[in-house]
Amino acid sequence: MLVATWNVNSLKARMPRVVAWLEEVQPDVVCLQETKMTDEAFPSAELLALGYDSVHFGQGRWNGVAILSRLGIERPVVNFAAGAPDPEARIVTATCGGLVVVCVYVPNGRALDHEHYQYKLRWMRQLRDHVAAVSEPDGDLVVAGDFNIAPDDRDVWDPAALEGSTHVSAAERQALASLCDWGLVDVVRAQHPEPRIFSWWDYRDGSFHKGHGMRIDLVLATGPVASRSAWSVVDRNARKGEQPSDHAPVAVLC
DNA sequence: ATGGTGGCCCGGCCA
Repeated sequence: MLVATWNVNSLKARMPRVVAWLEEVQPDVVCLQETKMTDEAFPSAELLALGYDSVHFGQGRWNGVAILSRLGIERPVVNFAAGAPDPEARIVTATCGGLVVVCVYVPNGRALDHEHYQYKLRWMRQLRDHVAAVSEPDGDLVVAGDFNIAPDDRDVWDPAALEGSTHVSAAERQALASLCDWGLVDVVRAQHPEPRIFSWWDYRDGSFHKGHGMRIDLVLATGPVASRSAWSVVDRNARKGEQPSDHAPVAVLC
């Protein structure tokens, strides 16, 4: 099955691009982040007409996550399955064709000395508890989404320029490593060891054209799923053209 | 490089 993740930066603004991409790529499961809409505004009927069942967790102006599936949506879980609920709409889980799919929009962190950075680190710890609550390391599970963490220096355009910034700090990378230690593999990285594979480019300053990006959108899979996967891609074409998101979709065949 | 662009919804926040 083809499983993808895409931070769309407003589903309202991006719906034409999303529909075109679904029709072209025909993914089986898609995790969306930053829908930036309420559940009432979510275009479930339009997606169903394209063959996709969906579950959305939104709060309106900010955040918002969804899972689209043409293999069914079973056992949907909105918010964390363990511990206190997140006040923001950043995680949704469902079983699609036997695969447990966790769609995440990890907090940005803003700055190393900002309270939001501590929220991000706490959030990553709670994500590990969530994953342990909905599966086991030998189960069929993916955690896909915008992690707002570049796993290592291969994943940023200029490590020196980002010294002291969020997304690359040791604590954030350790939090991601700790999640993976539970039993998850970064599928794209496992299949593509080369540097400078990016999934996000700032809208500002022509970053995309300059190759100034980061790989922060990840598909993490349990061992059985990762073993079955022989192909994955970051679809840079979706970052081009009219009104793109600042993120490209990441797709994994598994 | 302390700006720049784009989305929210129309002044400032967030990424």
